[in-house]
This record gives sequence, C-alpha cells and structure tokens, in this order.
Amino acid sequence: MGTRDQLVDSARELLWERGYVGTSPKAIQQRAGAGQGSMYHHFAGKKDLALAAVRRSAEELLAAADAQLRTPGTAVERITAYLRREREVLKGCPIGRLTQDPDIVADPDLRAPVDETLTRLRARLAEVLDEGRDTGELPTSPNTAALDTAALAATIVAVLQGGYVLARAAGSPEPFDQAVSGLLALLAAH
Amino acid sequence: MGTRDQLVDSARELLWERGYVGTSPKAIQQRAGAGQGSMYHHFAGKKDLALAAVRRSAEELLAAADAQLRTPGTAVERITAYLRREREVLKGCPIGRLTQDPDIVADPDLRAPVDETLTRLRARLAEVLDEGRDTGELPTSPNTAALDTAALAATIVAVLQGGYVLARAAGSPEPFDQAVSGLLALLAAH
DNA sequence: GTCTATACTGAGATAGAC
DNA sequence: GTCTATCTCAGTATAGAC
Repeated sequence: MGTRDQLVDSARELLWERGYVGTSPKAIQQRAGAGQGSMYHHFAGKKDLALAAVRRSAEELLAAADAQLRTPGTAVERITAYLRREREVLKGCPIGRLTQDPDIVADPDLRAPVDETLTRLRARLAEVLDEGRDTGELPTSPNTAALDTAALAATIVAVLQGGYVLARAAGSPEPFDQAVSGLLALLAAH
Repeated sequence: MGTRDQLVDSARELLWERGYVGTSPKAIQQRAGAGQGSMYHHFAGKKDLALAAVRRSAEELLAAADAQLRTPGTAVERITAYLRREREVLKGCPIGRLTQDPDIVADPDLRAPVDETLTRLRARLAEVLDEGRDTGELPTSPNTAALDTAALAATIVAVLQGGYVLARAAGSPEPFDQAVSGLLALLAAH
C-alpha cells in the first residue's frame, strides 16, 4: 500500500475517532508513518485529505448496507439483517458523526459527501420498503393513510444514528440494542 | 447577571455550536465579554467551566421534556406533543452532540452528566409508556410478547437524536420531520 | 474580582535541500 | 517523493499588578 493510501486510512481512522476539528495533520502523519512533506506532496492540506478520507468511508458504508439489503428474504427480514448486523457500536457511525463537526457542516465541500451518503442510504431503505409494500408483505397503510416509505426509511436510519448517540453516552451498546429492538417490535406489529 | 453566569451561558452556546474540542477558553471569554483573569478566577479551567455549562443544559433539557410529557392526554398524545414540539433542528441536541466529542466521552467527569441526562430521559418516556399500557391505551403486546417500554423509550429518543443527525447532514429539517412522522405512524398503527 | 503580561505547546502550512 | 527547518497564530494556562 502506498504512502498516499496510508495517509487516507489514517485520516479515516482519526476522523472516526476524533472528528475533523479534533484531528491534526500531524496526528495523521504520525499514524501513517509519514512526514510533513509527504502529506503536503500528496494533498493540498487537511481539508483535501479529509475529503478523500470521507469519500472512501462513504463508499464503504453504502456498500456494506447494500450487502445486507440485497440478500434474499422479505423486506422486514432484510431490514432486520441490516439493523442487527455486527457493528462497533461504541465507535459510532464514521459518516454520521461528522454531522457534529462545525467545520464540516459549515463547508459545502465537506458536507456534500456526508449528505449524499445518508440521503442515498435512506433512498435504498425506501426501495426495500416499497418492495415490501408492493408484494403485500407490508400493509398499504397503517390505519388508512398511504404507507410513507420515505418517512419510515428516515426513521430507520435515525434509530441507528441515535442509537449510537445513546450507546456512546452510556458507555455501553445496550441502549443501541434496545432502540433497534423497539423499532423492530413496532415493525413486526403490523 | 453576574460575570460567572455570562461565562456559563457563553460556554453553553459554544459547546452547542462547536462542541468541546472546537471551543477555546478565549472564545468563551470574548463572547461573555470577560477577560482571561476573570474566567480563571471563577473556574479552574476549560473543563471546570464546561462541566458547569453541561449541567445547566442538562437541567433545562429534562425540564423541557417533562413540561411536554406532563400535560393531560393519552400516552401517545403526550409523546406526540414532545416529539412535535418546536425545536431548533439544525442546531441539534445540546447534550446528545457532546457524545461525539472524544474528550467528553474519554473523561468520566464530563461524560457522566451526558449519560445521566439521556438515561433519565429514557426513563421518563418509559414511565409514560407504562401508563399508556396500564390504562389499556397501548396494547399489552405487539404480537404476543410483552410490550418492552424501556426499549420503545430508547427508540423514541434515538429517533430524535438520529433525526438531528440527518437534518444537519441534509442542511434541512425535513429528514428530522420524516423520521418523527415515520415513528408516529408506527405507534398509531397499534 | 479583573486586568495585562508572559510562557509554552500545538495547529497548519511553506520552503528548500536531498 | 520525502526530509528537515522555519513561520505564524491559536490554545491553554500561570503570575502578579491593580
């Protein structure tokens, strides 16, 4: 693996652990075993490197989600598989966490991949829900209104992102698991 | 209002906007209109001041939640009122956001009030759900299992916390509202 | 209680040698 | 491509005068 890739990987780890504001170029270099000059040769600066790192993490996140959602089974089964997949709960979401970084949200270039990732994730989940509705597995409506799959997809992603928040606050994965269980119980009650 | 209180208020604002790592003592002082000496007279340092600020925000959060949850009405009505309450969605949760701050999570003193706040919020919501179950408003069970009110409470708080994440990523409150709508649709479907 | 001065470290980047 | 030197400013705090 080239030095450039090592820098990207180190940046990905540090952005996950400490966020953008909490990550210094020097820390990235040290973890990558690269010097100052090396980093500034490959990247224009901290922002440029962070952008490469975020894009890479975004790709992986979407690929991992798709891997669960593409398996055979009913919509609820596939969503359950996705929600119950093994996760490093206490580390949180490498993309979602960037949302709390003022320098990321304030910069359109840095926010764009974060936005796109979570938007596409919601769209993918909505697709799965649409399939479930079309096959009759999910009711056309809870009560009488049309099943709003876009809204429900947002709910599902929010439970994950919020579950991470609760787990990190508690210092334990338990509330994450509870939040997921509560959601699945509601889904199953149809 | 004394200088001390102005320092706490400024710290609360900045912690909300920029988190712990992203907030400097100097920035707090400037916003409070106080000098270096003044701050270090009233507080031992950044951590000490942050602790006072977080405790104050935690109090307010729990009081605001209780205000909604104590109104007359059914359990679902009260929870709906809480979820639909006016919020500065794009600012996120002043307590939940601290969860992404490495220096907060790593320090037991700083993490404690965050943990306690979200734990108590879940407990309060579980109480409301328990009441709804006892009065027969909520089914004793979706399907046949006992209604797990602790889990459902975690789901509700997670939807809020995750809703903030989605909204900040999108730069719009819309996905927050969708996530809440999706949850309420599921709750109403009982 | 508040101010100014001072100290030390780290962040973020540039310059030029190799 | 990578290294070392250097630069400037900000973060965090202490010291002592008023």
